[in-house]
Amino acid sequence: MRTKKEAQDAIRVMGTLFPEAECELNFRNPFELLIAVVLSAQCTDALVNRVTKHLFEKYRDPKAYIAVPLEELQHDIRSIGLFRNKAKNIQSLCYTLLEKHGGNVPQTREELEALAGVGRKTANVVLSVAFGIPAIAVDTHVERVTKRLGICRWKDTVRQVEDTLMKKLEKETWGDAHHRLIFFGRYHCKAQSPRCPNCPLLDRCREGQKRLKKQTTG
DNA sequence: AACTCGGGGCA
DNA sequence: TGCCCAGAGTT
Repeated sequence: MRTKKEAQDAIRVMGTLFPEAECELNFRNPFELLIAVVLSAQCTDALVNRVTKHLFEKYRDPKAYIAVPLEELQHDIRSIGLFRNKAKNIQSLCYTLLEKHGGNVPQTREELEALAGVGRKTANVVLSVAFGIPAIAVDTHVERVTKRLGICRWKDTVRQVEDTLMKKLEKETWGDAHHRLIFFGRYHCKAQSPRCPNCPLLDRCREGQKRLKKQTTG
């Protein structure tokens, strides 16, 4: 396990690799963010933005999403994977918002996770980005990168990764850290073919050194 | 813990 | 072409 200082410095270095890391979801209010994050499961932000560009003009509030047949909403987001389930979830979610929250996005984790298609990661994104409530969203990239670098343990659950990052990083940097970990994981420390040879963190990455050794000997 | 959903991206 | 994936729900 790395110290706070080591963890913070490692994540700082990631920022030097992708200084223009600005690929975020497009949204104008908490409701649009919620929809965008639900749509983003298992696909890229760029793909989601391509769809929401038109989607958010046609559907401006929860009432709009449930005013059309399910098939129409499915058709409107069909270029995204899992679109059948996601369309169902969005209509169900909008019903819940109207019935239990006056058409607004709730601001507690319990209420958010009770919505269809909203899990812990999505809830954390909405809490932190839309409402400024401290939370760290751990996706597969964040989990993989922090474990490879030894910031977290291999056997840690998503929940434990969350707790570790909240303890080791200053609250004001959580947002930036999240983006840096995402980009570092997506484009550099990739799941199958991580670019270890020219990685600025190689000297302090046990996993990277292990992989290089295996590559040269095998 | 393991499976399913699924079109896009990428080798 | 075939594999993998910026999750969540179900069993």
